[in-house]
Amino acid sequence: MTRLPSAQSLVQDSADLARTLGHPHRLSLLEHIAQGERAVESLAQLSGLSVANASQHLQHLKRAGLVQTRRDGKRVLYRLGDGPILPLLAALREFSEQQRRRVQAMVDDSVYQPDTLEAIDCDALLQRLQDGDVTLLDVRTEADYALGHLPGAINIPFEELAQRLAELPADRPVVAYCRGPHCLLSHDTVIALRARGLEALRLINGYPQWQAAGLTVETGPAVQ
Amino acid sequence: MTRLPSAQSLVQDSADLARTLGHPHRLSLLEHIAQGERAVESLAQLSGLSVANASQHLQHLKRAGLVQTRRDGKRVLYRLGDGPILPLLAALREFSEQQRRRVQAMVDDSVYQPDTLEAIDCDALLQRLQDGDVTLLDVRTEADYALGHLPGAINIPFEELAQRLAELPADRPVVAYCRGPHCLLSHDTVIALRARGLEALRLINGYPQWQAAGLTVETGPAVQ
DNA sequence: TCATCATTCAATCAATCAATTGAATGTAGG
DNA sequence: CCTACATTCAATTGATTGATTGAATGATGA
Repeated sequence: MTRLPSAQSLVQDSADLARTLGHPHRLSLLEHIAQGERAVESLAQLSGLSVANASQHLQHLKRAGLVQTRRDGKRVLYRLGDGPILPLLAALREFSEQQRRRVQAMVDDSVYQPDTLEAIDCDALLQRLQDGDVTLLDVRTEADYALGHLPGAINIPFEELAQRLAELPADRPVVAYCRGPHCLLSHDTVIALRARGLEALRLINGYPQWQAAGLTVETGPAVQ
Repeated sequence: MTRLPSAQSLVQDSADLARTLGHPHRLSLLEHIAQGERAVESLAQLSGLSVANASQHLQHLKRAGLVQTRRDGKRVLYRLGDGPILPLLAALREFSEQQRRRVQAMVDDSVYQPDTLEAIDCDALLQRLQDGDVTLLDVRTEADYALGHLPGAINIPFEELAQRLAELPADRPVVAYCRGPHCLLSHDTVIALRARGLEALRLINGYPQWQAAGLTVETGPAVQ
């Protein structure tokens, strides 16, 4: 009849974990790491942080078991830790997004449609890819794309989308995807494409979720 | 091509949400609220907080949309908010638990078995209940039990378990359940029962998860 | 071995958060 | 209308947390 205190400390552990996730910089870092192994400087740059600051947050993530490290020459590479981290991030995003929709709906009453209608999940995408009736669009950076992407996806970073619209076939729907749970690039892409008369959907999960189940095509020997 | 800033603020929203969950008192309150509607004083008592302090944390939870309130006479009753909160709590617990197992495994090498083997999920429980070959045991407090419990469950609060072992049929397995994700009472129950020679399992999800899908038997008109 | 580079540590200051106390709000019942 | 009660607000204090700076570590390649 011992081990009662453990019940208390599981709450404590969960709270510690949540607190670790409770900082936008760490969340951002984590999301970039979810794309693949990254060095500290890359991560600092991607998240707009000083190297020292990034390092500090990364250690925090490491202490929580959310990331692991590996040394490669002079660099230290960070990767996601073991365990159900992606579902956790997804759950976090899921609730935030719904919460945001509710608030938005209060402000402008039915000005724009809920985006759920424009989203499909991994399974549905797989199906449509096999049928071959969609264009798959990766709106992440070239670096992310080079480190791995969904099979058959073409890469147009979101910033360049306006200038490079011609590269997208106009006769069939586009499915856009981005970094993952907290990235709204694919969402914005759908809005942009629809505004230009294209049929557009977004992958409700990002690249990491796909990676955790399906196929990837890789290039780029450069592990940055 | 507007709305780019939104991508940033979704990360911010998620971080705020995580930070809200990042305090053991709030997590504890939330878990008690997940059992059913509760008044402030009850919650303060259950979580071992002063009323003012509990109220403060509850407001924090309310601001995040995790709980909602309703006035009933002099009392203010708190209930869970809309949205996928249970999955979020489950994901949090899931990772923490796995993390803990990993650490534990490092300390004492294979001293005790991972508890996954002793756990079953809602569907499996439903199946076994229909077959009628298990005893269902609710180890929460009498108050929790009175406000709602799984069909056919008998209630023995964990503290009284040692004295009331005789109430459990010895000829068939016991499935124990407790408050939910962060509660290890059912886990401890399994260990206690097994130590006494009974066959014991635990429901991997607690009462709230069951409630969000299956049947409940209710008593107690007293909404405390 | 030494110079160089990427990363981490250590120390500081500013900012934020949590618990406590006592007062204020709002509802029910006389 | 006034009192009693549950809850919330406001203000104070002490404790944590985050960003910044500069120094220290650890690995590479001559």
